[in-house]
Amino acid sequence: MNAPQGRHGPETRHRILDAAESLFMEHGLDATSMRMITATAGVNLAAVNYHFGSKDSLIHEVFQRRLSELNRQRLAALDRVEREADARGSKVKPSQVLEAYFAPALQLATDTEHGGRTFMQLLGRTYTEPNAFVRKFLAEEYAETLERFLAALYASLPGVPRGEILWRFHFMMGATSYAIAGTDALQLFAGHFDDEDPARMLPRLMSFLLGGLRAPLPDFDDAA
Amino acid sequence: MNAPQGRHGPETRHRILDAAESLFMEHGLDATSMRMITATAGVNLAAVNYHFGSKDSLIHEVFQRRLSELNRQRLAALDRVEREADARGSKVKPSQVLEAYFAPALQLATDTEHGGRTFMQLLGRTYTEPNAFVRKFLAEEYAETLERFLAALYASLPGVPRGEILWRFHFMMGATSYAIAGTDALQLFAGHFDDEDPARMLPRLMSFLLGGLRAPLPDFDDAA
DNA sequence: TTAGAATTCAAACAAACGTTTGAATTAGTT
DNA sequence: AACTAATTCAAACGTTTGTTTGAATTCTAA
Repeated sequence: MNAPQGRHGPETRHRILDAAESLFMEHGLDATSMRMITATAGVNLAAVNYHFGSKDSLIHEVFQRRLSELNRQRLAALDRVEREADARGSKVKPSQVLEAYFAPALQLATDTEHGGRTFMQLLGRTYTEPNAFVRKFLAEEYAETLERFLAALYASLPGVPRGEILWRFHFMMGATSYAIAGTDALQLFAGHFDDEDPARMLPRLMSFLLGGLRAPLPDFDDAA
Repeated sequence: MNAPQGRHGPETRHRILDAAESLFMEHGLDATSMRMITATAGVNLAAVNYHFGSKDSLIHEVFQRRLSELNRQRLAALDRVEREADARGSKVKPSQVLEAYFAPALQLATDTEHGGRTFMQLLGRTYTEPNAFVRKFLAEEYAETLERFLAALYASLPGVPRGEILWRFHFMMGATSYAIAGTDALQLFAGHFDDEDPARMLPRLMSFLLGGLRAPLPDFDDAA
């Protein structure tokens, strides 16, 4: 509805989106000004407001363009393993649910050619973004995906309290976020990491996540 | 060196630090203005620059006042378990190292009376802060603590490749960060969580972390 | 070739930002 | 009571922010 059908329009739009994505990753949402974006994209300052309406709308589109595709892949992967399980008359395993959710994210994070890695680092930081506007559309964007994966996870772990599964899924998202942010996240680990082969990240992370998910349930030993 | 020995000074300083901490948590570092801070603290706009010099210095002190105490507790806890192990001629267990590191953080996060919870939520978000100035002093503040805990973790897991331990510790920090951010982090899980008893968080998280740490090493199966 | 819509552009807008100033006020010391 | 240093205060500083304006330009279609 906002997309102009003009001539040079689409090109300018893409240049702005790419520049914004990269700058948002490097400096954060607030600290990235319209002038930084338009200068990097090589377009006029007014171009953002002309093509997107406002800075908030630009932020929205930067996230939506990648997120809708990512969650589409996640749901497709979940569909696939559920169909396979149905076909052989068995149930989906927890590890399959986790892989359907986290593997597409990890794979996108290894794509340095088309900005996938840049976006995933930005996304990892945005989970804790205080900006109310950003939180709102992120929640909307994730609603369906999260609903489906939680249901699948519950079904794959009968007998385990849903509250515990929910918390562990939350923990897993945190671990994955840090995995993607990687060494760059903070110079805390500067000088410690050396193996940076991104292909090794998926098995490395999946081992950890599965170990955490399958850990013995905590003993709260409250005297209630 | 910057602390004034005036009369009403200390009171004003505390009021500013508390207001800043709370607002930084709610709106983020950049989106919190000096005018918001001084209005909340009930002091004059110029008071921040008078007492702290600049907004950056104020940010620095907000973090340092809590972090130095937190890391002091962590190192004290590590000293304790290492002394106990020495006394009985055995080695420190991985679970003891983890508890020495994560328990003080979780405990601080349950303190809603004196702003501990507020600060820990702020800290969780700040691990991925792009602001170069913040990243720098956070790395400095953590350097010694991280060095000691990594060494202890390596010693407690002989035979396990250090690179794998390092990554898993990184993952654990991510999980803990999300655990502390909790339900508030994003409305993603809105309506799902119900058990919010903070006392249950430590055993819940420790089970998960230990399960992840002790998971089988990943099989990279690369055909190199 | 001309009409017309889409896009770009330089310039300016008001608002908010962190910081500085210099005078007024406060409180402890002599 | 007089002096001195610390602190508070209202006001203003120059910059930067996101956004808007209206004219210039570009390209398509008739």
